[in-house]
Amino acid sequence: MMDLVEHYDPSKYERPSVTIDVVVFSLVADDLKALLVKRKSPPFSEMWAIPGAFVRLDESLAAAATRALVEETGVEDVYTEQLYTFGDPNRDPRTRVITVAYFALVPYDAVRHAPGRETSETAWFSMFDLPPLAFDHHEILEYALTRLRYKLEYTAVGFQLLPDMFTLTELQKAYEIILQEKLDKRNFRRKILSAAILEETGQKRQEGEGRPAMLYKYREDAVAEVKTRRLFP
Amino acid sequence: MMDLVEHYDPSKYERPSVTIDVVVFSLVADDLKALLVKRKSPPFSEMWAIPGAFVRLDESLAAAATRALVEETGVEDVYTEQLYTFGDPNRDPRTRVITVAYFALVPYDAVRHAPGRETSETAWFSMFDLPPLAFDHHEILEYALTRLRYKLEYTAVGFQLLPDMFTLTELQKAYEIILQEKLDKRNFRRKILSAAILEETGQKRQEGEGRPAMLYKYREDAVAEVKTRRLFP
DNA sequence: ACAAAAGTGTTGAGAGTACACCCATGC
DNA sequence: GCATGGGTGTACTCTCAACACTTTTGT
Repeated sequence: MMDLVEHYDPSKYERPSVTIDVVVFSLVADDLKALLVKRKSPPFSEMWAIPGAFVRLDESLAAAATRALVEETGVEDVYTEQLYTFGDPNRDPRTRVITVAYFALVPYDAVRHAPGRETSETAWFSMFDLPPLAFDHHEILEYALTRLRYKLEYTAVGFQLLPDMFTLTELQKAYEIILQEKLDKRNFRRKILSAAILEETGQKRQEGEGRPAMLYKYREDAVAEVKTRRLFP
Repeated sequence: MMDLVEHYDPSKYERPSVTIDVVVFSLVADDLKALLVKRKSPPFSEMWAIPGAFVRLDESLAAAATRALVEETGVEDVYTEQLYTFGDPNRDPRTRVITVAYFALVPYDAVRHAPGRETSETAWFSMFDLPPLAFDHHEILEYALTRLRYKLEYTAVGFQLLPDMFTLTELQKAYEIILQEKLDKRNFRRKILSAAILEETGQKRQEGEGRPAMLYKYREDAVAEVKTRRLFP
């Protein structure tokens, strides 16, 4: 019993491997998609997996996540958040590997060289139609989706999936895709505008038919986390 | 760049130590307190710290957390939840140690042999008057408090800090202590009862002066997580 | 009978929800 | 001039928040 307490020399203990995995979400072709990589070596060779990396000894977890993200997508300065740590002893058949999962929201137009890198095959997959996945990555993706939906409801995070400028209809569509639920146009607009987190750019977009739409952008000075009314008590 | 990708042999990489730390919350003497242990060895010898343990190679993270909890408090079957993983390269001066933080809610009357164990000195500290702490444990405690307050507002988790049976006044006081905010008695009662997560036990408690209060208990079949109304959109 | 804590309802304000038509542009 | 998507207002309902007195018990 005594040897469990934390005071003791860490070097006495066998150490697990630690990785990060980054669930990269984007909106592609009116669908919520995650970026996956095809594994080139065992275990789970040729299966799709969430992009990840081993954590270097001199590197913070967030830095490792950013590194993997830049590596796979070429994007920097995107919304990234720690999700959960998965550490089942048998999640990797080789050895004990604990993974700290992150999720990132990237605007589709910002992703530069994925898919199509040489080192590993990458592709976008619909979150609602996933292939078989390596390790416990299916569980991680489902968890990430749950968290994204939650976050969408009480923080202003939806913009992170859109280009700098967007129309209200595009924003509404983003919400509808993620929540898988139809929203009322007038109520959506009133609510999102009264939250005072958007500003008009003055520019309009004309694309195809119909009346041109006002382009909005996210107000940098806005508080992203608006307090929700509490349920209890 | 290539050696960052996850496919490669984990044994090639230097491995960090991984620990769990468990923030144990309870309500003691009308105050929200956390259980801390006094360190007996360097680094931070003689400083207070969150109880924790190294993760064994054949043990899940949750199992390690439960083990540390039983070790320090003697309680089993209490509410435990993973909080966040802290992995700054310099958070432990000896070597790289990544810690997965958990928090636990325990009813004060359930804690058996803490404080007062022989192996290490343990004590309850008010969350609003903390001593200097080892490592980044102050940050972990503050994060745990923030999370607890959040959770309190959209899930029915407050009961976990109370005995099996409790009065509505006791429950209200628990909320007031944690949120550090006075609540209206009538509104509190209406709201908590309409959520249908409590049931009357039929028993009453008489303690000291005043009218005896109905004892309630948490309904096991109740859904703990009640959906809050969304803010966006 | 009085001190102490438990218990109980109503009203006004604000937010949420449901719902249908006119507007600007391209073809 | 018509097809296409953009943009707007109102009425009803429900939830929230504020507020004070009566009841039951022990002493």
